[in-house]
Parts: sequence; C-alpha cells; structure tokens
Amino acid sequence: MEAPRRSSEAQGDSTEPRRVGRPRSERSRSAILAAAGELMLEGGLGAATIDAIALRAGVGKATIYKWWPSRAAVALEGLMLVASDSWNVTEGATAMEALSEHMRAVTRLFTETPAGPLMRSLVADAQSDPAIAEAVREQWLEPRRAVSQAILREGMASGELRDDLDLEATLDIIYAPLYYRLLLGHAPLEEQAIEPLIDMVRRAIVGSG
Amino acid sequence: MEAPRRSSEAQGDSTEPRRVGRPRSERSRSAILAAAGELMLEGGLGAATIDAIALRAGVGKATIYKWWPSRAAVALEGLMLVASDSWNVTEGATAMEALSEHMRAVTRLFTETPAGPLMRSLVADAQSDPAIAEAVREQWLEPRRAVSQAILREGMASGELRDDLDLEATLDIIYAPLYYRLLLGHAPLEEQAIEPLIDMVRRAIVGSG
Amino acid sequence: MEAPRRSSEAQGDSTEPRRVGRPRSERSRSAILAAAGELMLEGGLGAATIDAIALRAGVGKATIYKWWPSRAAVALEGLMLVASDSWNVTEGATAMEALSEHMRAVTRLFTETPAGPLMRSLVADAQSDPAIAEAVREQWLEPRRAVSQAILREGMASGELRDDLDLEATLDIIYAPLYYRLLLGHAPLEEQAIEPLIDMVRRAIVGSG
Amino acid sequence: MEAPRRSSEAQGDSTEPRRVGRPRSERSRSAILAAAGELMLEGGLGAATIDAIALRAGVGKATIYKWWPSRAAVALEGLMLVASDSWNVTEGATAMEALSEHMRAVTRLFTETPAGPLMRSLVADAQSDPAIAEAVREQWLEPRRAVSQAILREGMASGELRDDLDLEATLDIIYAPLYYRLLLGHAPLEEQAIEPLIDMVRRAIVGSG
DNA sequence: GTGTAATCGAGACGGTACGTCTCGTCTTCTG
DNA sequence: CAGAAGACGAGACGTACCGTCTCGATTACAC
Repeated sequence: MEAPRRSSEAQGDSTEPRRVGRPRSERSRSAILAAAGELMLEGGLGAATIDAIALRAGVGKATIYKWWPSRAAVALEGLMLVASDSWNVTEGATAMEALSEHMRAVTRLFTETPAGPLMRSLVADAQSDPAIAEAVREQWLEPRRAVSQAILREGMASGELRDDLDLEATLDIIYAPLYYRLLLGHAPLEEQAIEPLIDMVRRAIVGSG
Repeated sequence: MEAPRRSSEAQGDSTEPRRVGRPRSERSRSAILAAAGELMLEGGLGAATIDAIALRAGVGKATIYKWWPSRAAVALEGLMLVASDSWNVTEGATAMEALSEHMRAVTRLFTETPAGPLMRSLVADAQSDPAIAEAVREQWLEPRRAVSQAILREGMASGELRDDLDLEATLDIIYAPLYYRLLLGHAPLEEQAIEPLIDMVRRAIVGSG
Repeated sequence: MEAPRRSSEAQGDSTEPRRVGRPRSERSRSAILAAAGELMLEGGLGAATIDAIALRAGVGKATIYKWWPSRAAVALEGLMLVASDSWNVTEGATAMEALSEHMRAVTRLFTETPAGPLMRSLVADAQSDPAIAEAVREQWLEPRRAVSQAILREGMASGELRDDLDLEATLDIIYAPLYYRLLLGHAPLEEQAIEPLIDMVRRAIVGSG
Repeated sequence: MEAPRRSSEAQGDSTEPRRVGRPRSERSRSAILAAAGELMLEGGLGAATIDAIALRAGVGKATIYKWWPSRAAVALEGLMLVASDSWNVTEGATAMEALSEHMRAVTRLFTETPAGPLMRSLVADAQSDPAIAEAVREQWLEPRRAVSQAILREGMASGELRDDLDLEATLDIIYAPLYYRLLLGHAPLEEQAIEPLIDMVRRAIVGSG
C-alpha cells in the first residue's frame, strides 16, 4: 500500500506539485470516504467493495484508484477522519485517570462510530498485504501509542507508576484487549464492560509500594 | 459456517450414519489440510485460494466444498490438527508457572508452525463473515480459554493468585497481546520477547500481599 | 459409443461368457430406459442427465455405465424400445400408399411417444461425438431407410414409380423434412400437416407419363 | 437466449442508449467470433467452450457473457458473419436456375466455411434450449427461407412453376435434405452430390404440362 | 447348504466447464 | 483537462455433471 499517494491534509510540503489543470474535487473525496463508512456499517465489511463505493459515491472507480492505492487506504483515511478529534488527552489528571479515559475513548470510537468496522477492515486486509499492515502500524497504531507512551513516561517520572515498566509490554496490555474484543467479538466492547480491563492495567502498572 | 459437517475426531456417536456408498477418502482430507497449510506458509494468506488448494492437493474443488463450507473451515480444521498436541498443561506447577508456560506454548505455536498464518487467515475472514467468527470463538477460543480458566481458578483457591480476579478480563490480559502482535506485527512474537508480557500478567494477578 | 456392449436381445452367441454370479437385473434396465424417457418428456433434453436418470430410476450411476457407454446409447435403446412395433409396412398397397402411411407413422412416432425427444437428444449428442453419429446412422437410420428402399424398388419394378430414381436422394426427400421439422420446429409436425410434404414426394417420384 | 443484446449491425434505433463510458471494443468482438469459429473447426463443437474461447481470444469470460447470453448466441453471430455475403440471388435467371444455385451456395457454405460446424452447434444446443431454437428460426432460418420464397412466387407467377405449390412444404423439400445431411452425415454434402436432390425438387415443382 | 462370483445401491472421488463476481486498468465522452 | 461512466483482461468463486472408483449388501448358480 505504501500510504495514500496524496491525502487531503497536505502536510505542508513546500514543493507544491505543479498546480495546473482542474484541481482535485473535494466533493469526490468526502463522498468516497462517506460511502465507504456507510457501506461498512450497513452491510458489513464484505459490502464495501470498490465498485459499491464508487457507485454509492457517484464517482468513477478510476478516481478512487487515482488517489488511494487500495481499499485499505480509503479505510485508513476514513478512520483518520472519524477519529480526528477523539484523542484529546485529559489535562491535569493523574496518569491512571488519563489512561482510563483514553481506553474508554478508544472503546467509544470503536462502538459508536464507523471506526470499528473501518479498523476491522484494515486488520483483515493487513493479513494478506504487508504494505497495508505497515501503513496501519505507522499511520494509526504508532501515533496513538505515542500518546499513551507520553502519559506513561510522565507517570513514571512523577512516581505514580512503577519506574521499571517495559513500555512496549505496557502499551500492549492497554490496547491489545480492546482490539482483541473488536476483532474476535468474544466479549462485549462497551464502556462499562472494559472497567475490569482498566483494573487489570492499574494493578500491573501502579507502584505496589 | 457451522463447522465441518464431519471431522476426523469422530466423537463416537452411536447412531452410525448408514454406512453405504464409498467412504470418505482419508487421503483427500489430509492432502487438503496439508496443501492449505503449505500455501499459507509459502504465499501468504492470499495464496490459499480454493482453486490453489484443490490443485496442490490433487483434489476436485467439489470435494473441498463437500466437507467444508468455506475456506475458513479448512483453516480451522488445519489449525486443530497443528495445535492438537500443544496444549498440555504443566502438571505440579504453580499457577503462574503454568500460565507462563502456556503463553510461551501459544507463542511457539504461532511462530513455529502453520498455526500462525492459519489463525491470521481465520481472523481476517471472520471480519466479514459472522459464521466464521462464531466458529472461531466456539471451536478455538473458548476451549483454549477454558484451559487457562482452570489454572486461574486453582491459583485463586490456593491463595497464589488474588481472589478477586475478573476471569474474562484476566484471560484477555493473557491472550490478547499475543493475538495483537500476531495480527498487527508491531512487535516481535517470540519466546523471549514475551517475557515482559508475562511479567505484566504476574503483577496484575498475583496477590500483592 | 460403438453400440451397447450388451443389450437385452441377446443375439444368441454360442460362446456364453461364464454364466456365474448374479445375473443382470431386468428391473434396472427397464427402470433406466423409462426414467430417461420420462425425464426427456418432462424437462427437455437438458434434464436427462445421467445423475438424474440414476436418481429417478433408483439405480447407481455405475450400473448405467456398465451396460451403456453413454447417455446417447441409453437414448438409442429407448428409441428402439418405443419404436419396436411401429414399422409395419402396409401389405398389398401401392408403393405410394405404403410410403404415405410410412411417413405418417414416423410423424406419429415423433409426436405421440418419447421417440421425438429421444431422437432430438441423439442428434444433438451426435454433433459432438462421431461415435454416436455412427451408431445413429447404423442402428437407426439405415434399417429404417432399408424399409422405404424396398418399397421404392418394388414400385419402380411395377412401373408405378419412375424407373430413374436416385434412391439416396429419394429417401432424403421422404425423411429429411420430418427430421428437419422435429429438430428445428419451424413448422408443425402433425399427421395432417405433413400431407403437403407427401404430395411433394408423390410429384417427384411418380411417373409423369 | 433472446438474441445478442446488441450486435454490430446497429439497426439505427433513434433512441441512442446514453453514449457515455468506454465504448465496446471492436477488437474483442471480432476476436471472440474468430476464436469460436476456429475452435469449432479444429476440435469439433465440444472444443468451443466459453473458457476456451475466452482464452484463445485473449478476453475475459465476463466480456463474452456481457454481449452474448450463451455460446449459441456467439455461434449465431459467427454464422451471420461467415454467411453475410453468400446469399446473392442469381439475377435474370429462371426460378429453377436460381433455386439450384441457391442450394449449391448453401452446400458450399456448409462445407467450405465454419458455417457448417457453427450450424451443427446451434442445432445441437437448440434441442435443449427453446430460446436458442427460436433465435435460430427467427434470425437464421426465416430470412433465408424468405429468399427462396420470393423466387418461388415469381416462378409461379411466370408459369415456370406449378401454381398450386404449398410454399412451406416446398421450402422444406429444398432445405431439409441439406440440413439432414449436415446433421446426420449419412450421405455426402458436396456440390456434385446434391445434384440428384436438385432433380427431385425440379420434378416436384416444375409444371408437368 | 455353502461357497463363489458378478450385480446392485449408494455415493465419494478427480476433473472440467459453467456463469457470476470483484479486482484494478483502460478508454471515451462530457462539463 | 478532470472525472463519470463503464468496458476490459484476469482470475477466484461455488455449482453441476461427468465418468470412475470403492464400498457393503444382494442374488443366483456351482459345488
């Protein structure tokens, strides 16, 4: 996949790429992302074929392929869109309060927005396409993990958390159960239902002293 | 999906089903499972198409569809086969020792056998087919979780583990990171690499006294 | 195809082939022929698959292949059965009367018995299998043409018919329109509807003197 | 079958069907027709499977199914193509001369071009599919019969032919033997071999006075 | 009666072709 | 000249029959 060739939030690269001809239609872009999200919510992931997205969005298939290299890239950008404003870290809170709220926010994101189906689609496609897997890791997972990592470092510095935490392992303990439940569905993924998971995290990382 | 209509481990049902006609060929069954496993190892999950499995196994496609309702059902049975003897619980060990060894065994299973690719294929397909998701949960996840659950109960009774553990959450803490790493690949899934994860589990579930 | 390996009307070959073991079941043979005829009448020729015939007849497929080399062979024998007693030549009649009645008999055979669908099946299969074509010619066409040929020779000898008839061409003029209508269905194939065809034959072969 | 949804000879329907999108590829159309004809000549009718045609033509199977509803429809259009310029009526000739030449032209068409195999394929398929049968009658048989019918009417008007001819029966006498020999192969279908058939027709339809 | 041997039903098997679907690319016309 | 419309080559899908191959059960003759 190697990431969308272009994306909307042009990350300020000064070398603008020959601005000639008809500019990209913003209408198309948002219609495509919306159609993809809707189809995944309505008919499951299998319903969001490229043909179906193009039809629903009133867009030519080539337009999709022009801007995104694969269905997963569309999903990834859709995910970014949906999740864009849902990663606010609670200010002036303890590390454990911030982490708890973060876990609840991820849960709400997965259950109350198209982010859940979009993420499931991404993980599914990532299993057979390493490029998609890498894009998910680099563009989705790592940025989010960085948020929690900062909280953890702060908590370790303040003495609230153990000072011998393995950061990678701790992040896995925090996130893994949420993705595990999203993908396997063996247990509910709801705000209340994850409190026991938060407790497990607390016991594992708060200083025992 | 509703599981293979028949499987190998004929569970001794006394009402034998009219033994007429040519019996099922054991050769076909094992060739199909073997071909599926090989193809997943060689060419990734995308390479294990039904056509390719049939070709590799020297088998008609209809034979596959006769005994398994979907590609995922083949993978599930292949998984059972590969994993059949790898779930031995360490006898006479503490709960934490047993759980540690269990986590290492799962890790080895995923990394050193076709079980890893098979499981990845199953989870991927489960995202767009609820029947597959249910089969994975009922035939794979739950039986394995039952093993750990027994260990946990024993540890709680003996006082080795906290007596206020939420079993579901504990099981998620144990298994989720392994599947998370298998599916996302953001961190290594090796026997040494998971020691920090085992530590996290230990801190979360061993009595703090 | 090369003709049924064995058929019912055992033509008394003295070298009997070791008459031990269970003899052929007459029940199977007639059930197969009946099922084939019924299926062709009911669902068109496409419905008379070997699988369907075996199912309808309550017979194993192998039993069919044991005694007939192809679906066409079954049809051919079914045709013989249906047509067995319908080729009586009118005695003591003029050649033209005999031929007229013969054409009407063929017409009745094709429209009022399974012989029509059976013949259509045979001709269809003969287009892609030369062996079937040959069997149809040798076992069906030629014997019937011989009947008309005898009538023609007699009529030529008696002076009723022209004495310069080309026999092959005459036989084609007699039979071809009937098969043409059976196979293409562009015009009705009924006893009354073929009177004009009989007239054409009369004009072509009766002496003009 | 209901005939190709569109064909080449666009019959000038004023309601043009929204000319947007990529137009149909003429290359594909002719490659498919050519491949079908070649395969029938080379390997018999059984060799002209849709898979084989698509492979030979370098075309996706869906492209064939998009424009033709069945293998027979492809054959029918191939037949039109092959036969397109072979139905010229001899001008300024007697009716009997015109009919004779017409019968010879049909014979040449069946023996010296792919039209023979194509027609055999069509008739074979027509036996189990009424839609194909109707297409053959309406799109092939009737237009050709109309040619002969015109000749017959003229000949009857001029007094060259009997004035009491039954047209349907006469057309059958003319065409049936040719198709009969094509389909059954009991007698040669060559230009010389059909002279006796032409004689039979002459005797049947030329005024006896 | 008791073999012995061929037949029977049932149905699983390796294949081939079917007709449908989705993919990602290409080609044309329209705004 | 960007983009919608949609045709295209490719190839996997799941189904239907093909003709062959086991099976166990059933005959009937030969001993």
